[in-house]
Amino acid sequence: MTTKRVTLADVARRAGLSSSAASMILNGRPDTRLSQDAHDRVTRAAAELGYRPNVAARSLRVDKTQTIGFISDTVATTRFASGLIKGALAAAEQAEHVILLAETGGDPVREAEAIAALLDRQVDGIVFATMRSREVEVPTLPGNTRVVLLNAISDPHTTSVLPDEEQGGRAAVALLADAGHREGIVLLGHNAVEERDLFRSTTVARRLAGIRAEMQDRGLSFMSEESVWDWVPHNGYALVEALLADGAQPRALLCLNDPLAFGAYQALTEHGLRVPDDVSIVSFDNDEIASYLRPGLTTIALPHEEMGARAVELLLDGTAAQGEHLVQMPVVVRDSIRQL
Amino acid sequence: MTTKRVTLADVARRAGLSSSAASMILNGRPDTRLSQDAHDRVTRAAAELGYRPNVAARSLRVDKTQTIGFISDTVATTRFASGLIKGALAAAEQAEHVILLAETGGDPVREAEAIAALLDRQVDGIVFATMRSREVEVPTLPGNTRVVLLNAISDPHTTSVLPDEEQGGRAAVALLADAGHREGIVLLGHNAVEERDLFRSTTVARRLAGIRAEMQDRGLSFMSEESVWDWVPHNGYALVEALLADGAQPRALLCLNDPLAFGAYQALTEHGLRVPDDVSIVSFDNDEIASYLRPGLTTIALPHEEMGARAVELLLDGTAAQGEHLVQMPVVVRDSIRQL
DNA sequence: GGTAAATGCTAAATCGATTCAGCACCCAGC
DNA sequence: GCTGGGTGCTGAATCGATTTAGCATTTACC
Repeated sequence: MTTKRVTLADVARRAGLSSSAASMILNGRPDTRLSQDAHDRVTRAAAELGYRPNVAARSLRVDKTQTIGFISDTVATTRFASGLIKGALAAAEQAEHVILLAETGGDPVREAEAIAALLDRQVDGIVFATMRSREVEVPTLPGNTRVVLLNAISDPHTTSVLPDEEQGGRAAVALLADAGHREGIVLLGHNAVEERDLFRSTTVARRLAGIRAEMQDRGLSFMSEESVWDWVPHNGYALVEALLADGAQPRALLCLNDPLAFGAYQALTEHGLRVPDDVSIVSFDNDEIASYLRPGLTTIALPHEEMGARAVELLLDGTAAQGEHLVQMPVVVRDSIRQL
Repeated sequence: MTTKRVTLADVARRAGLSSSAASMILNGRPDTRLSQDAHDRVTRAAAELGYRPNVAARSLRVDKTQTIGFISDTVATTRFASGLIKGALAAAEQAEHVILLAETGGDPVREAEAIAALLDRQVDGIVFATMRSREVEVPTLPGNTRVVLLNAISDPHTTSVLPDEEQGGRAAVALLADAGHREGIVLLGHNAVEERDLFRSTTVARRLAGIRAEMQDRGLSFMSEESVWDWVPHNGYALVEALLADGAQPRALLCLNDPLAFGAYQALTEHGLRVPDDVSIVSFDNDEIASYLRPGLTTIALPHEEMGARAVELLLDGTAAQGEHLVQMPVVVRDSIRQL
């Protein structure tokens, strides 16, 4: 029942050596002059006893815990959040690190508490993630604690990982344009004039910038831009519904995220319009629903897992460059765009 | 830059006392005879220096880390997984504990590695979660490491947290029956005869048991039972499509999960049938899509967050009973059932 | 006034590792 | 025979806390 954990001293005793020797051997110290025989005895003893070092004890000396803190404002609501975590976990596992997870709900008080709780446990570094990328203030951390921002930005001498939204925005437009769409393109989710001074988030701003840049480069312009704050299916439905009720005849919808696109499908279906035969749709995120829809929704994916993994890799790579690290947004082609 | 962490010794020095005294005072030891003055000085010194105990150092002595390991087969794919984690995080935060997260992909090798990695970090206990509840073998853990299974079962003397699937199954049937449905009820996802000997999972078995029990209690029977292994929208669509092509006229669909129901919506819509006017639908899980659908899907929710929280609470509550702890599955009423 | 008990505090051991300085032995060389 | 240098290993300090035993000093009581 109460199996005592095997300690280094146990291993040393069994090998008939001092724990100093055992420690050096098990850590593979290079310049030690311990005999081959000693090596064998210690290694065998460790294996036989199933020795595992006590990380807490070790970290007390060496100030490294092989543990990374992951602080997120949200864990559950979106697949984005869990994707980031999954990616981070994978990269951490690769590097034989483990992840301490904390959720803050975006509350600065809980953020501070989470940071404190993680530092109390001597994490080697902290990944600070936000779901809707925003500017964050990174509190000053003691000692050699490294920080990487994930989907967030701060001042230029922090390291951060972001989706390459501009490239993504351009890619979405390119998909429509390459398919031959030139007229009747509607942007769903944002109207440049109405929302001129509203702050959405860094990512959205860049996504839009990419979209507009590519439109311009190709000499295209939107038939209309429909604004709505909350990008949920209900609003996508309402927007398209209103558009169609007005007698508009859109040929392609550029939706700023998948739930909006979902709503658009619903409204189109009710009006007897078919995707993609009557209206093409392209969107962003690659949510689960994108594959659920009929026909499948072509969308520009948020590369959650790569981002999470990248953040951890940067954290562990002492030599990593500061500043922004952009991760490509892959184009996921399904069947919602018609080739003209 | 390299701000040294404040240690207990620093606090003691500033208070003009020994670190023994400081330790006892900060830990609120009851029977110590230290003066009020000493208390004040230590407390003040700690506050002024911003002292935070080093958890690793403490755990070395007291064998408690205020850290819980959470091992899951999957983190990212479902909202279920992240809900469990979110609930666990919340409960842990309440108790001033922190969560070490590990993902195994269901691979026994990675499971063993994850357990080892967590034990190396002296977690106080481990929550072992699976997404599709199954029977697991809990490896023998050393010492006083407690284990709680989440959405999984094992031998009877372990503690586990599960959704109350039988109650959920009954509730689904009750919703239809209470709305007046007696004829033309179709079960989507499982056929008792065809799949007699197939093992699905503990939860599914219980869900079905609850469904059948309630049907029987109310003197009802299914018009047909449609089997499919993988409960994704595509299959829900295909099943209902085939049903309708056969000329069947279902009045109510009992779908074993939300994605199946989603597929059913799609097939019904294509056949010009309306939910709930022509066909009522009830389902399970309360996925995100349940609220996205038009009309909203009435569904029996998987109580992820409560389950996650419960698991952590049980882990920390030394006196908790062994065996299964069932968490109610809430009925989420939307607009997919017609009152007859 | 002398002893016993209460009071207020500290020294030192301990947890499990890492790491540095250095001890004991052997052999070579003069 | 004595020095010097290599070999192979160990003792002890250390990290930052907790905890036990026990040392001074004061107070209580006869």
